[in-house]
Amino acid sequence: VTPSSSEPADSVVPTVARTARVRARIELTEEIKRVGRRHLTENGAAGLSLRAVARDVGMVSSAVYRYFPSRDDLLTALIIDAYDAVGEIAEAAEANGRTRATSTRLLEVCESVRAWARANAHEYALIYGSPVPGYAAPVATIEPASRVPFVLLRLVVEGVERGDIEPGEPAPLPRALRTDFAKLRSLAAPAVPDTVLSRVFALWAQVLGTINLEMFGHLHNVIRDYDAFFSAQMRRACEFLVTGR
Amino acid sequence: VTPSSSEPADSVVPTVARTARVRARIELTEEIKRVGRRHLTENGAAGLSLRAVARDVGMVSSAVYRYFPSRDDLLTALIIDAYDAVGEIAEAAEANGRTRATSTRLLEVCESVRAWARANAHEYALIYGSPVPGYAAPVATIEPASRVPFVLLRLVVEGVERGDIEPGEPAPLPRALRTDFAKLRSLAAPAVPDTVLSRVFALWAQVLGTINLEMFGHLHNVIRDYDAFFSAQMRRACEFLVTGR
DNA sequence: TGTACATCAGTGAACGCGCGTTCACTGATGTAC
DNA sequence: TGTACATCAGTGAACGCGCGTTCACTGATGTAC
Repeated sequence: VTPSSSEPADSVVPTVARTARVRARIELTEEIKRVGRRHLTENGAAGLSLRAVARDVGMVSSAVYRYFPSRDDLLTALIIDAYDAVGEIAEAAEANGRTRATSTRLLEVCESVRAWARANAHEYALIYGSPVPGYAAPVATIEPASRVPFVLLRLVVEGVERGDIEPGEPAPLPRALRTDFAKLRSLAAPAVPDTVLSRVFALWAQVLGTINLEMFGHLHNVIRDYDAFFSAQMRRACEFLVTGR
Repeated sequence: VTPSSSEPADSVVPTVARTARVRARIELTEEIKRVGRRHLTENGAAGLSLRAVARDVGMVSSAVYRYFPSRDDLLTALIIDAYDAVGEIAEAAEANGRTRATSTRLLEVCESVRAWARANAHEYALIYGSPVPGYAAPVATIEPASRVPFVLLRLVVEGVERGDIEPGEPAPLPRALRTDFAKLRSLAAPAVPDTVLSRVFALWAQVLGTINLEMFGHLHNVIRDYDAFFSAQMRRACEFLVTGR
């Protein structure tokens, strides 16, 4: 086994030489993010503090600047990680049920998103709750942010191909909207009619809306069994997406 | 015109005597909230600071404590005001269209909520975004928080009475959920079947979900005409609530 | 394999800032006789 | 109507705290010859 076997052949610097310091760096970067994530839970995004994180990692606060050039960069890293985490979970759910019906597969994706949200409430709030004031999300967050919606779109594209999804009766749409849908179609949803695209947005909005209602306390004293509630609501929503009624 | 004409007859203390100081108090309380609301816009709920508010009101920071016993009490007041503001707007929309079809009236309520949300983004985030970390909403917020959902429920109750709303095919629901729905029915939605209650939650979730998608930036570079998008989505959602398909 | 130099991680002190809340006080406004 | 007292609004200083970020530094790790 040559040391360069897992590296591109044109890599000049040998991997072994890099390891010791580089490895420590990678591990500490992870450790900082891990602690940051924990602090998010307790204080929310606005309360995320480099000094507090440094303290918990066991470093002096200025040392963290070797890893993240500013507080906002740490926040960005946590946001990207969160998007990637739900994205991965949703993609796993997508891969799971290749043989099942489209509406079942959609339902499983919705459930997986909710399960992740409940297990990582703070990170969920970070990416799908109110934006952090004074923080502007950089472009690097766009791609990870689109992973879950793309899962839904792929399932729908497949469903349309298989004839699993009924287009339903088209309603007249304003031109601007038809253009947006056309762009989306050419980008990620070939052959999916406007009616169905509209229903995908409806489903996605309802997923996030229902999770928000539940997690942000708006169902207190109204619904007791959140699991049953979410499942029932989503079952119907996915059915609607597929059948158009 | 006697001074007591606008007061209950059994009010012992004459109203005139109260005015000077009491009026100043009322006005300053309002002024503090007004400034607080403005600060919310710039710094978000977590960044709302009594000191900064005091500065802008033109008081020394400790003086604010004559009006609000703590920062969290100011926050609570702002939250209640926000709920009351959307509540009022939704109720106005409800009152507007007495003669129109149920789905039209529902649509108008949805549009009114979104209009308020766009005009008061920070307050919207305060009540429907992620909860403020370390802040627990007191019971006094519950009633104002329920005003908008109750508007939707009233419209639906009326729609059912008039035969405007089709129950659709009942799906089997877990017992816990049927109990929750039954409680809600006996409280605020007589004669509204489970199928329709479920659709009310679906609509409400979709309203908030769609507004969140729009306002928290998740539709960037995907949808350009947010007005058209929201209207189209909600038109379909309200139709679904009414017809069940 | 050994040495001289360069790179990098982490330290500790400091700057300048803002926060919530308390407290003893002054002076204005309201009340009772 | 006038006076003595009570209530209340607002002041200014203080307590104790935490924050992000910079900077000159020490000492360990890595590199080139």
